[in-house]
This record gives sequence, structure tokens and C-alpha cells, in this order.
Amino acid sequence: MINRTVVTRFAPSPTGYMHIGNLRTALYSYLIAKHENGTFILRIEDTDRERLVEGATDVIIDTLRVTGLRYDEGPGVGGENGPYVQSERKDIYLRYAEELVRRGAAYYCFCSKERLEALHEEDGVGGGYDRHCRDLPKEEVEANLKAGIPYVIRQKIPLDGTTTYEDAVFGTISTENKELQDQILMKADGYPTYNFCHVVDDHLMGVTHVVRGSEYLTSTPKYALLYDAFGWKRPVYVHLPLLMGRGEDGTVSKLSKRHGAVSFADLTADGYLPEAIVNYIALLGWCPKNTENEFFTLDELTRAFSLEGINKSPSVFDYEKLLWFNGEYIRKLSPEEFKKRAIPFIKDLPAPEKLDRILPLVQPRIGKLSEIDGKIAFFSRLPDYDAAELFQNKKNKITPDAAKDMLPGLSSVLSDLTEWNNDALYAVLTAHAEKSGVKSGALLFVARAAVSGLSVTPGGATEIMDILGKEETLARLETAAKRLA
RNA sequence: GGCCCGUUGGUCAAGAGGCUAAGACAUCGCCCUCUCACGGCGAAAACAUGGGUUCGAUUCCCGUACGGGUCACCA
Repeated sequence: MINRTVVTRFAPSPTGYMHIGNLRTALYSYLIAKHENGTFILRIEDTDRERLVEGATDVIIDTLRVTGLRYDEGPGVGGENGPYVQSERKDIYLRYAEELVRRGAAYYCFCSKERLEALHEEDGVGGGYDRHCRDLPKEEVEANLKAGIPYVIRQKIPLDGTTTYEDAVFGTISTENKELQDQILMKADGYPTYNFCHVVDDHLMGVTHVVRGSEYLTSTPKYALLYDAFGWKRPVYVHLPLLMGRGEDGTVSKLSKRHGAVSFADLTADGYLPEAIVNYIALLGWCPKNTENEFFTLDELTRAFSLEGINKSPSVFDYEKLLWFNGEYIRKLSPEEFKKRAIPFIKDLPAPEKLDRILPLVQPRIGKLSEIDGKIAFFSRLPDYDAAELFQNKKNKITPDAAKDMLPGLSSVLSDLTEWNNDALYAVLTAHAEKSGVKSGALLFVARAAVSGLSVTPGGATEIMDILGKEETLARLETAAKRLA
């Protein structure tokens, strides 16, 4: 079933959290492979020793599991081209870098960090390495190496000409070689840079489609040059439009931490469903052909996905629409499933039999699970309220005085009631309203406010009274009467 | 600043030389209704700009503006 005609990879660096932009890249990468029944690889890029975060890889793996993005090769599942963690492949990169030196496409550089910093200060933005070591005599290089002088290995970029590549989304991208830096391939600490090791790994792992954010669009010529220098076949490049966020000042920029809760974990902790998140971000930068449907399971996305549907322009992450999607997904949940997901978000869990009756009331009324608690808390405990304010409603012509007049009748009718359920309650109360010459809407408004302490509730007066039970209902009516007195 | 990329309603977006320029979210209105939601119906709302090419440009080309990305021993 699985084949290697299309091999993609998701190659995050373990920074401690799964950014939503990264998730979207992972998703597209997965979809591109799986649409063709290809192979999807997870590779951990942990060559930056200073930024290592403990447990970060677990966050990545966990996110992929929860979202259903199963990888065929990678940490934990193995594969024929492992290991899939770059720090565990450290020794192979130097070999390839030296190979490049031999081929004349790279060179040793002994410049100190201090010298480089000085260069930067001199040139300001747009400066760069002055290629000081590019043409060091062989003997000097040998001597320096022997003397143990720290070195890096840099890519020898052609001084003139242009480098061109085809991007599956953006088309032909052409760059003047003189715009490119002799970037560092191997760092002084013996670790490779991303610029180098991802090329080596992608080749070694048979990656056919490199899927990543468009922030790499301008550095890709350097990578293409690396493939060429090795004599390797260049992969298909698929650069994805950026995901943008709106900052507090209203400006739009690359989605990142500064825009607040945009990590997958933050979103799920706030009660967004993984499947809703996946569905929503799939539509950010991609649009299905020949359909106006917006709801897709992962399988449906896999079938519908196509490179041609990917946009070039950046898109703004919109919480409003995510919230709507999420609400739709919540409404589609079976009562059992909803309950399972809702429980972790409820602080004071009502008795099981009550919970089962409360939950259906909130399910259609929330956008995210974290909204549940605030909506149902009144069932467990009558909130404090200002009676003068609560029993005031212009539409139903409710005033505190009017409410005060209704309460005794309500209590007496209800205390006489033997059959306590929604239908019976509704029948009795509407009949009572008619008898007293009050609009049923008004009476029920007062009843609901008294029994909940709120002007807005999930469910109507009779539904709430039904769940509360006779005793509690009458007690709350009593309380309301006292507060109105 | 250099280089690269982008630009259809507030947001996501369809469109691919000739359309009354889709649809969705959000907004507003109406309906439903024991409040609020849900649901139904409807409204308002867009081709950044100047020049070409063409019988005809949102669509192709060039410039301008605006936005974004990138210029690390980070990925």
C-alpha cells in the first residue's frame, strides 16, 4: 500500500510547543504524501544545542497523534532510513561536508566570531561574510586544522550567474548568486546547520517533496545549489503561504508567539477540538476544487487535497471562524462523546444523572468547551444577583414590582404540582399565566430568572426547573421573593 | 536598505479575457422562540493603483503604492 513515489516529511525543531503554523505545514505535508498513498516522515531537527527544550519532542509526537497525522517513519516507529533525530546522525554530516570541500563546493573557515561580529557592525543590515577564508592556500588550511584552530565549513556560492528552481506553488524562482551568502554548513561545535543537514537528510531519506513555509523561498536556491554540488536530484519544492496573525496593535505579521494563544496545546486547553482545528487550518491557504463544502475529516482532506489548490498569498488566522467551526463540530458530537470531552472542563461536576440532563442544554450553545463551566455553574449553586436588575426586562415588560406580584402565585401553583417534568411544568405555568392575565413569556421569564439567578441561561425556565427538582425550585423562588421584598 | 513574494468585501476564499464577481465566518435585519443559542430567510460589503496588450480585462505584461518574507555558528 505505502509507496515511495511521494515522500514528504515534517521536520520541526523541538522548541517546546507546537505552533499552529507548524501544524499546518505538517498537515499539508501529510496530505500531499497520503493523497498519493506515499510516505510521511517525521524528523526531529535538534541541531541547535542551545535551544534544546526537554520534552519538546514528546509535544510534537503527541500533537501528531491527537490530530491523526500518522507518520510512517520517524522517532518511535523507526524506518529504513533512521535514525530520525538529527543529533543521532551527527557523524554523517561532517562526512558529507568534507565531500563538498573535496568537490570544491565548500571550504574551511577559521574566522572568529568576534571578526564576524565586527563585520556585521561595519556593514549593518545587508552585510555579510566577506569570504575571507574562501581561497585560503591549502597549506594554511592544513596547518590551521593541525593546530586545532576552531573552524566552520561554509558553502562556496558561485560568484556570479543565477540559480533558478521551480516551486510547485510559486512557480519559477530565480536568484542572483551574488545575493547569496557563503552560509555555514558545519558549526564550530561540530553540529551541522539547518541549511546543510536538512538537505543531506532529505536526500538520504528519499524525500521527494519538500514542504515548508514560504519564509524559505529565498534561501532555497542555496539548497538547490547543494543538491547540484552533490550531483543529487533536486526535490519538488512546495512552499506554503504564511499564516499571519494580528497583533494587539492591529498589524499583521507572521503568526508567532507574540500573537497570543496560537499553539496547538493552548487551543485544545481552551476547548477547541483537534478535528475542528485541523479542518480549519486546512482551509487556510488551500481550497478544495468543485465544492462549497467546508467540512472535512482528515480522510476526506486526504482525498480532496491537491497542490493546485494551494494559494500564494498569506492568510490571517481568524479565531472567529475557528470558533464557529468548533461549535459546529461540538454540535455534531454524540451525547456520549460530548460528555467525555466536556467533563475535564467542568469544575464542580454535578451528580451524574443531573449532568446527563444538563449537558444537552449546553451542547448547542457553545463555541468551545471552556465555555461550559460558566454556563452551567448556576445549576449547582444559585449565583448572587441584584434583584432590581435581574427582574427588569423591557421586551417582556418585567419590572421588579411585576415580578414580585408573580412569585407567590408561581410558588403555590408549583408546590401543588405532583408530576415534575418539562411538559407538565410548561402546561401548568402557561395555564397559570393565562388565568392570571399575564403573558406566558413574561411569567416564564420571571420564573427562569428566579430559578437561575441569570438573565441568560441555557434552556428555558421549565427545563431548568425540571433539572433542579421541585424542592430546589421552590427554594429559589422563595429566595427571589425575599430579595424583591 | 538589498533581494524575494504577495495584493478579490473586516476575515477565509472561488474565479483563470466576456459572470448580475460564488460561498463561508463576522456584522445587521426578519422569522422561529419560555431568555440565549441552534435553525431558516434576507441585507450590506470586494477585484490596491496607473499605464499598456486586446473588440473586451479582476483575469496577461510593465510601473507605482501597500503588505509580508528574508538577509545568523536559529531553524
